[in-house]
Amino acid sequence: MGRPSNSEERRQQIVAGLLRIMAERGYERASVAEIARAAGLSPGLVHYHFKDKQEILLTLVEQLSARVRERVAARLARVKAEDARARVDAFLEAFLATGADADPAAVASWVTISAEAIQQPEVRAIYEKVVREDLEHLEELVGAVTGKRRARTVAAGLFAAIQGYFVLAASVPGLVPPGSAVGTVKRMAAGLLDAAQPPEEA
Amino acid sequence: MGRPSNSEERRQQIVAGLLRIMAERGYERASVAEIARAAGLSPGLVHYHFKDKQEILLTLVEQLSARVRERVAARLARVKAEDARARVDAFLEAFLATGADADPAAVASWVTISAEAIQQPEVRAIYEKVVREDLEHLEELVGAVTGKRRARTVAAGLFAAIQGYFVLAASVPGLVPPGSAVGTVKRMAAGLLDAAQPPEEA
Amino acid sequence: MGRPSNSEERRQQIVAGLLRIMAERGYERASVAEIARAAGLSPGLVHYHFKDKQEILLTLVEQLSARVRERVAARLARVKAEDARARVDAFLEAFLATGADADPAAVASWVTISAEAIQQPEVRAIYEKVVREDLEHLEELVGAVTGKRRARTVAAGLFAAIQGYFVLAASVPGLVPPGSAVGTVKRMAAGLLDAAQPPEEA
Amino acid sequence: MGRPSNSEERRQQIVAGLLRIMAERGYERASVAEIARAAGLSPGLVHYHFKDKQEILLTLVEQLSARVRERVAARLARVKAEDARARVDAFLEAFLATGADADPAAVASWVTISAEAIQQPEVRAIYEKVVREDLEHLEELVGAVTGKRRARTVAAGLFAAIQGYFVLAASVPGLVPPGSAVGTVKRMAAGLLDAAQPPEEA
DNA sequence: CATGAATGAGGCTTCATTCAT
DNA sequence: AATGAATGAAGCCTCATTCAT
Repeated sequence: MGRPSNSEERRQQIVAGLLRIMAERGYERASVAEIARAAGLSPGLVHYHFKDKQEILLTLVEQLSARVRERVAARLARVKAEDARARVDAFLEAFLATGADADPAAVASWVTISAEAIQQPEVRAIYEKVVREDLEHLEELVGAVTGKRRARTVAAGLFAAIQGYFVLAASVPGLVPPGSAVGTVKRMAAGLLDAAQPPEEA
Repeated sequence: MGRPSNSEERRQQIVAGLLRIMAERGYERASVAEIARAAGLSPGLVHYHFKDKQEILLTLVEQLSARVRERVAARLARVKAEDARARVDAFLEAFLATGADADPAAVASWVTISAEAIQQPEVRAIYEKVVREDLEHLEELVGAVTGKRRARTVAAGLFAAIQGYFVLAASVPGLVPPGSAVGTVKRMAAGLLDAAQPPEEA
Repeated sequence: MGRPSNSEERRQQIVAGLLRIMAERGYERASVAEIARAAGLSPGLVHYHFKDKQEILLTLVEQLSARVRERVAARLARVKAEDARARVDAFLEAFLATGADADPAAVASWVTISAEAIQQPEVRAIYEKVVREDLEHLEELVGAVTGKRRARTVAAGLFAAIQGYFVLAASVPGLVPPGSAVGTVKRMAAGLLDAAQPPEEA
Repeated sequence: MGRPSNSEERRQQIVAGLLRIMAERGYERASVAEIARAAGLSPGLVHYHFKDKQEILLTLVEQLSARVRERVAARLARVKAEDARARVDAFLEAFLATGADADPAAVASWVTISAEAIQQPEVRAIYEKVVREDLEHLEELVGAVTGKRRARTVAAGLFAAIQGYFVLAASVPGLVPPGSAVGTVKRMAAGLLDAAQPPEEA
């Protein structure tokens, strides 16, 4: 019997390496050699564990997505299942409370990934998948408050605000008053969900 | 004697070339040769009119910014100076009504630029400048409704929502219900500005 | 009848431009555009007055040579025709008294030209011509002291010392004690010419 | 595991390639592709082993310097430690006996390097270092004959003569009577060291 | 004579990927 | 699994030279 596979651990290291380098250099400028160095591995090993550079990126997208979902799940677990309104806020908090402020590298990478998704079909595919899933999750939570009516539109708006905060936080550090993102988005949610509903526009 | 300068015209063509190519390939993958071809010029000429590739990008940032400001100015011109509330909506419309839907290449480029701003200091500098100016403009308009209190925070939230819509529109076409962006952000503004103000959180 | 030709003046400016740029950048790195700028002219004009870049260089070689010959002639004119020994010293002074110390750009250019002569046949041709002529001149002056015997060898040695001082002065400023070159070479000449002659080696 | 490093061997090959090409084309015209071809390697590999083209040049400077020092050491080893006068001659022989005549490529490269030192600060730095060290060595040897008095000046003169012979030998083959360099410089040394000392000039 | 735009070749360098060990 | 050398294709940029005006 050979030695136990450490493939999963190596892949983990490499993905972490990409996260770090991509946050400061972007995807195209993150060379495989640099990623390997950041991971403490040799360049050749990267292609032993990944078909190509893009596969690392795709894996990173899924990991970042999984991470945020864990945070969402954790927050939802602390909220009563019947309190539909609080569940929406929990979702928003999961994305913004720790996200924008606490893990700049992840945010920077995420924004970079969003831009890559525009141009690389395979990145777009997976990016679209996780975004749609998250958005649908939020839509569900919103729908529990409003009924299906307008749930999609409201969810999209709140989701957009979240993504926008990511962009601004990553691109112009210091622009957004620290800690203000969660509160503001929650207030946006309040305006969209709790106020007397304005008539649907055409 | 000599020949009349056509530098400005050439620079225009080249910047337009970058816009086009960058929208489909991203900045790093937009080769100078391709940009030149898109502009109908020879590769060498690009560097006759621009110091380097980055200078084209910086010029593009300024142009895109100038374009949206014209739209803002145009919309504001149609609104009574005293109607502070309507002026906020005019600003939002200027960014979203034509922006996200009508000019996909510009939106895609803008999102790409946002990501580049994270990594390239010189891009960040100009990106930050134009973003700050636009945000301050919005803050002013918001302040005319709310007083200075919370104007910054509210403006940042609305601006984030706009940027987020850009990202989603560019990265996942079809995700955002067409035409819904303006209405939703205006409703966010309504929620933040017109409703009974919730107490400021810590 | 057209306007009077200013060709000669323009050529002069351009050659002076090359001298300046070449002293700080070397020949290959001295771009025609830069030369033109240093000359206060437009790039196109350079090729109107010179066939190509090399022709400027060849012209410069001749000019530098002409300049030093004027200095030689001037010094010789002040020395009695019969004083063969003094005439040798006058020659050495003409090369070193003002040369190494007073006109660093000319010295730097001359050293650069010596290196170019190794690789460019056409440069070598003219370089060789002027060097041979100068060397023969010195040989003649030396021969008037020693007789033909060993005149060539002695002249070559003194000439080498001069060239070597140029190299050292240009490449390592501060290495040669200022003002020491002339004196030392004259003392070398004294050693070779005035001392009891050692027997010729094989 | 892995493969044994052969970097040092490859670097050797590449430096040798530069030496060969530079001797016939000069530094700027020695393209990396040509250097690689001369070394029997692929172009990309050159930059795997060297940061850039200049680093190859800097390495070459050190190697040429090391080579001549070995020759100096070898000659000095054959001379009695007390015979200060003979030690000076040994130094001169080490530079000229085999140098100017036996290895034209090395001499041509050295002259080219001297010219590059004028223009490239990093080349100058290392060139200056090795030249100063060699000159100081000679100064020491000379000082053992004359006492400190004038050692610097005399050493500089002899060193200049050596460099000058290199230039003339490389730029105008056939100009210097073959084999005459060593003898002449040694006679210069004799003149400067053995003759009744002329009074120091100001 | 003069200008400055235009061309196109070529140079240095980077880099994803492959491969011998 | 792992190493690090090797390859070859681009990419950005520079530049001598030409040419329309």
